Amino acid sequence: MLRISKLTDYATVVLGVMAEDAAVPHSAAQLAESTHIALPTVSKVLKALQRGSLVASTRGARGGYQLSRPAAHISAVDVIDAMEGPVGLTECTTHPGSCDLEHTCRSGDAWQRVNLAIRRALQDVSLLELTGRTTTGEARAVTAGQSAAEFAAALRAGTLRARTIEGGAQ
Amino acid sequence: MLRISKLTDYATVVLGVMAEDAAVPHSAAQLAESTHIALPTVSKVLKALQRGSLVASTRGARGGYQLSRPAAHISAVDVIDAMEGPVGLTECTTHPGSCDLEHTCRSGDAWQRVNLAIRRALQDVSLLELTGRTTTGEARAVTAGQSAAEFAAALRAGTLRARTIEGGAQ
DNA sequence: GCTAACAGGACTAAAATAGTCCTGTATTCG
DNA sequence: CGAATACAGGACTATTTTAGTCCTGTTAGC
Repeated sequence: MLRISKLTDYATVVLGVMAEDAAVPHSAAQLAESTHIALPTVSKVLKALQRGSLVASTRGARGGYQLSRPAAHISAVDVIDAMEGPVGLTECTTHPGSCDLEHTCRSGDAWQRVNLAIRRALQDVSLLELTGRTTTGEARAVTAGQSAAEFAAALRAGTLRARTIEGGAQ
Repeated sequence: MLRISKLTDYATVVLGVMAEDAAVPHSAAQLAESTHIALPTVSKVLKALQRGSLVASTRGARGGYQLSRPAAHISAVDVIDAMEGPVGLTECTTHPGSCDLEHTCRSGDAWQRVNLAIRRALQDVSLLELTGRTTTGEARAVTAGQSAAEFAAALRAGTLRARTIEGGAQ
């Protein structure tokens, strides 16, 4: 259920490498090499990230890409938005009127709420946590106090109980 | 970002109609008519729901489909699991080893946690709320005390603030 | 035994995603 | 200045997923 695209996944990997030393610009070619993702693909990912203002680019020789802000301040939702656009859970959320079942269905409301809940969950996971360079504890300390505290707490409490996510079959 | 499939959306509509009078069996043809979804498609949806044990079927003349339990006890996550299978946010979650970046990436953990958080959000929305036959308040009363209370509270608090989900472009 | 209805799966078509490539522009450095 | 390095943007192709249809078989009622 609810997959993120492969490119989004690549994006987190690429961003992770950039985060390792955020001071210097990384060329697409370098990043391709260290991530083992094909250059054209890395290139595409970086362009999307730049459009989403997650990375800054400098052209010309010795140019490349850099994180536009510290990894701790980039959340999963930022990455997803940059890569996939702010598409909603249902078609109706993005294109009202496009659905000829609108009078029958009326689901919109609840889906919107679910959508919001999901965004919040994603907002509370920073790039730092996503790339696994720090423990959850460290990352938490870094981001502490800057967003949706109670929700985050609930999220994390759930985490500790750590039951498996997948059901099994398929 | 993170769309549910059209068929899943249909499923909620179909289930909604069935919930209206849960006592009698509804044939696929009837459901197709009242939902304005093509019969073969409704049929496909119903088969998936039956495999997921959300509806029970009876064959033969006067047969049809019925909810296998009260609408209040069917959650969004149940519907999604039935329709799309328990696919994870990333490929890695479902098919470990299929990713040749495994040594580089190490994102698995955080994505899993996010995945869990999303499941919980989805678990707290019942079919009743999804189909909009009741107000949120009513639905809440019906489902009260049966699942993840604090998380639900946070979710609902968020709802009331009702900011838009979509960013804008694309 | 005829008819209504589901079961299962094969198949086609359409759309979204992934991946590649080409042409252009900015920047550095010799 | 000119060559080399890099990004920018978009066109294009191929692959995979998703949606949708149809056919053949089975079960139940009249």
